[in-house]
Amino acid sequence: MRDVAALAGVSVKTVSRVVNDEPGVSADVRERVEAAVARLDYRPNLAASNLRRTGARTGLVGALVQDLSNSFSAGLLRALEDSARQHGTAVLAASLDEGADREQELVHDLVSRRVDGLVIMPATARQDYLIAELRTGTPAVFVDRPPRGIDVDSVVVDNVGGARTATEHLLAQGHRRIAALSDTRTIHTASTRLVGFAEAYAARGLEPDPRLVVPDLRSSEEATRAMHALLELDDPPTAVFTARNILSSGVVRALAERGLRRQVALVGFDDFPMADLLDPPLTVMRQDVGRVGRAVAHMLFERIGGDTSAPRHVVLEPSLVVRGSGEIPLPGR
Amino acid sequence: MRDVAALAGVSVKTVSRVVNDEPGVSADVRERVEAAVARLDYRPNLAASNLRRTGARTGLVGALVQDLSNSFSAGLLRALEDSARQHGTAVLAASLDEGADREQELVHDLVSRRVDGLVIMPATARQDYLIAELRTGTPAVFVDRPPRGIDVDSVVVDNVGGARTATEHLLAQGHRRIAALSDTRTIHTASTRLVGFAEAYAARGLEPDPRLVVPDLRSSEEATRAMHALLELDDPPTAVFTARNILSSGVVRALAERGLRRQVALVGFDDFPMADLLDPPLTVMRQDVGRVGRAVAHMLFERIGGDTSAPRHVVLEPSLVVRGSGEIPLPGR
DNA sequence: CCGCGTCGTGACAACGTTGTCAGGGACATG
DNA sequence: CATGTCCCTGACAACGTTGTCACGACGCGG
Repeated sequence: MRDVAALAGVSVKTVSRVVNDEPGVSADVRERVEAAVARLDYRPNLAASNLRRTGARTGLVGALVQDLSNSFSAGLLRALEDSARQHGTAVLAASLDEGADREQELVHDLVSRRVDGLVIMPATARQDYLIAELRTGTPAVFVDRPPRGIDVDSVVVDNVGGARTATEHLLAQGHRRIAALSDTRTIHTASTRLVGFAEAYAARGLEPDPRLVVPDLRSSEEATRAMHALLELDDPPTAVFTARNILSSGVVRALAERGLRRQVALVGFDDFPMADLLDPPLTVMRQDVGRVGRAVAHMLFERIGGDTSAPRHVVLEPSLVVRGSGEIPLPGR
Repeated sequence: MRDVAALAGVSVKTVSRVVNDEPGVSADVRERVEAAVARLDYRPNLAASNLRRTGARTGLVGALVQDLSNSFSAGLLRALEDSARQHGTAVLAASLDEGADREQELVHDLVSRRVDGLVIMPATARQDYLIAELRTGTPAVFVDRPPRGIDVDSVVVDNVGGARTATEHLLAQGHRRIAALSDTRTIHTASTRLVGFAEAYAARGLEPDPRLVVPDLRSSEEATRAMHALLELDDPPTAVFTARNILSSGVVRALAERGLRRQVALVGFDDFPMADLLDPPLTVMRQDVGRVGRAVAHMLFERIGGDTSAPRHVVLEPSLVVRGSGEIPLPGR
């Protein structure tokens, strides 16, 4: 900046004025400065600028998601990115892989970087630690999982209702032995979806067979193994409810390996690309990631804009997408 | 920081020493400062710190990919993120959507933010504009598509060879009427893969039917429409080569709509999750995104570390993953 | 011709941090 | 006891920028 000023024969302050399009600079000077800027490839230092400007924004938001390469996280991030762009803001993205420690480290790091806001798909059981982190005034919005131990904005889908709908869909077709495969129970969405599963049975005065409920599956491979085990029971399930997209794929794989894809009904939570191209096409409870992402971005940027009203909790309804796999009838009917 | 110093009864410099774990602070003082830091929730201001430290890193790299929500971009980003974490670096991610203007804007923005390095999946035809941008010393690594008009590091897969292998795989089974569906020709990978397609024919002294070569398809839906049109020809293709994962899904959809999934052979470029669960499972040329991402990260961090040797261009070989869709025989054989 | 407002410009301080250097005390050495 | 060395600590300047204020030139009305 000093060099530019020297080359244009003006003071640094005047360069600053030109660069920031401030009024009160004669056309002649403005032109000289612009020429100097161009000639020297001058780039304003955003860090220094932010340092000086009182309470200026960094134009950065942090997004902590489960796994960038999972279609749910990736879709969410994409929607967030699109909204952020409209606010001249860039997105710092990181994967948590359900690591509670990583979540705390990353939040700490992002707050130190003075991000304008945080989007968190929490991996921790409780987020009390955030109280201290957010004291600086950084707003945060939770997504996919509600906050515990702290009251901040959140956008989640109705997991209980969604799981109930999915399960009821299978029950309505006569299935009574429905398996439920789910993620680690400490993950909120995993346990809530199992609640919905049980509720659907209860609504009909029935009870699920506890042997068919398999929680704590951490990968597609574990789901495949678990499904094989279930199919080897004396009284195997006639239908399956999977609580997450990677578990759905594991189950499809197990069914494929046994040639049972058209015999066992399946409804999965979470849609994913090409689910409609499977054979049979996969019936799913779809969360509209675009809508979730936009809702999150909307709330976040309102907060960044100065909204200090009470935290809001948005609950979106997932929708049943009927494609075929969930409509396989009970054998012998 | 001043407040911490006051509370601990020391100078700001001493606080700085404690915060940065510098030697030469008595245990007594260190303890007092740490207590004050904890009590006041003091966060060092990274921006100010970077400003003062001469030539310090921001611990930030920018990644400009085609589309965050596409499995190829997302997988790449994930691999980059994992490597970056080991270098204490966070990733700024953005989608280009093949927008040349967006690429230039974003590069400009990221350079102004003083990122330590850039990863670019270019959307522009030429990247001369980068010469000025990179004069500040920011290293860049290109991925998926080689640089034009500037010589910087790159990691690409052998697109010509991969397309040739895929096409030869179909030719070897007797197919002679193979359709080729591809992306916008200005995209390097799209045009190169068509070159490989033609080369495979040429190697056998044959020529592809130009009416079966359909470039400039920008979405899965366009691929579906194009495929329907091809199947309505008097002499329709007996096999298909698709140059990108979203085009593969479009073709599968068209085939499914006509009940031809087991009649028309298909080999796609780019693997994607659950390609093995389609019926028939999809035969693809797989690019190992993890390896690509790690190679990119490796080169980038060597540059950031001060490596000033001549730009390197890494070419990785994709591999044919035989699953079934590519092995459908020619009708009547 | 004087006083006053307006306009363009620059000097200076400050944002939060750290590199440099100097000062003062404790201790060892001659 | 004088001198030197080491250790701990703090004052100060500087990183690149912008907010504040003041200054001089100019034009206008009285």
